[in-house]
Amino acid sequence: MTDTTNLVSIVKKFTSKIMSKKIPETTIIRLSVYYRALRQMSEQGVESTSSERLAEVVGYTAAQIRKDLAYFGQFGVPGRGYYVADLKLNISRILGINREWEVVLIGAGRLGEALIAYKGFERQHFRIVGVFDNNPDKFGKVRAGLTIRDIEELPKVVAEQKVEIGILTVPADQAQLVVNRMAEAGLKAILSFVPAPLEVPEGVILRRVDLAMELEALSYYLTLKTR
Amino acid sequence: MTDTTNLVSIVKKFTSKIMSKKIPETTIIRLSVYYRALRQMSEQGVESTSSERLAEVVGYTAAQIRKDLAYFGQFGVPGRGYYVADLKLNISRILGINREWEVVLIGAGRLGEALIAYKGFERQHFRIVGVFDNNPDKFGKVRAGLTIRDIEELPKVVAEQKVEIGILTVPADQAQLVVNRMAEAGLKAILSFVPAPLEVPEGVILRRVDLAMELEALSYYLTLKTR
DNA sequence: TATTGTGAAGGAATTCACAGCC
DNA sequence: GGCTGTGAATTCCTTCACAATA
Repeated sequence: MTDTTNLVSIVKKFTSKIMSKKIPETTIIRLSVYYRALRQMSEQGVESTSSERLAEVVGYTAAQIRKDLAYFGQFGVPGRGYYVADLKLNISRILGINREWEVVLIGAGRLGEALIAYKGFERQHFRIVGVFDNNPDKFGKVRAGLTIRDIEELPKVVAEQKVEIGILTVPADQAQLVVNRMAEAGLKAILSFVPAPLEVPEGVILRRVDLAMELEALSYYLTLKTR
Repeated sequence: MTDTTNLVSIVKKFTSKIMSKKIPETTIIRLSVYYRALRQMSEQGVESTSSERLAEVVGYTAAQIRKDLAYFGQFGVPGRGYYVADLKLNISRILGINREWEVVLIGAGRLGEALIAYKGFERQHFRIVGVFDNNPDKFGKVRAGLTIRDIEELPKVVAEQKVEIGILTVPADQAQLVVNRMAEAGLKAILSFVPAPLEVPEGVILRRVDLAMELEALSYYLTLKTR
């Protein structure tokens, strides 16, 4: 389905699509969902599918799926649907997970340690290559094969290993300071588990996972029902 | 600012507002953010603020903030702004966090244990009152003051303690089964950390926190920049 | 025939801008 | 004078519906 005889024009088309239109963030999240569903199909030996069938699995509408994909190109065959392997590969390219990403983790507290040990780290697209803390008592300790190091060494490791992504699991009161250091060290993207708003310099991407906010949303909907 | 001399009409207005309009989910998430900012202001001794100043702190527009609040009532004073304590209280009522919620956690693996120990559990609005697993080797072990119990006991605990919220941290392959048991046990809301799509029966709310998806979003934006 | 890809329509959320109130 | 609350305008996102096509 991917016409390898004319790769240049496809890449051009692909790139220009991405460049021109503005793509909703929700589309990116859904692509992750499609990717998982496709991987599962692939493992079950399913070779092809349709937007309709995929929609059943993931819980969005078929039109939504086709629209999401249309932002990036044409990956299906009218009248036939999509080849699972092909679409999966294309989505992995769009998401940039057709490679391995090295990741550092800053903050070797409980949550940090849990994440280090968390094998479900999505099948090796992301690999933790360094763990840092500012507590000297922890330096040298080993967790899941990784030695906890002084955060002073962060810039060196980031530069040497060309790391771009950092996971932040420090206490809220130190978080902004650490974010600044992460940015200075050259990290380009931060996934924060800190329950506080943080500012990042231009050019650095920040995403937050906030437990409390998620629970509060549940609390809201539960309260709403009984109001 | 809350006119306690005429509480009934205020409550009526409040309720009817919520009932009539459809409120964006993003508004609820932002309310959580406002709440944190207001709590911080409150701790710093700030007594009043404006949508403009709040906007600077949280990173949304002032109009957005006013619109979000308008879904639920009138909490400010034209020309003066908002009283911090008052607005904070109102938002906590909207979110349903002007009380304590008992929570159970199912899946005493690494992530589960990290969450149990996670003190940042947002200042006691949510308290874990039970930990469950299906591995007999773990039964009776104590984590952060909580004894790990047989998941068979879940219905009993949920009923006795009137628990409505459950946190799910089991492996993906068992997750759907466990979700079903949670729903049967009477839980009304589930916060899942499982990296897989899950189905819940009517009337049960499910929210997902998916590490891999968050990292994939970062990967996408990083890839985009260099494409 | 079956299903994609996509303009056009419809619906939601955000931003604007200002009347009204403190 | 300053700031809220809110209709109107705008922008963004989703769904519809169908021409194009393997």
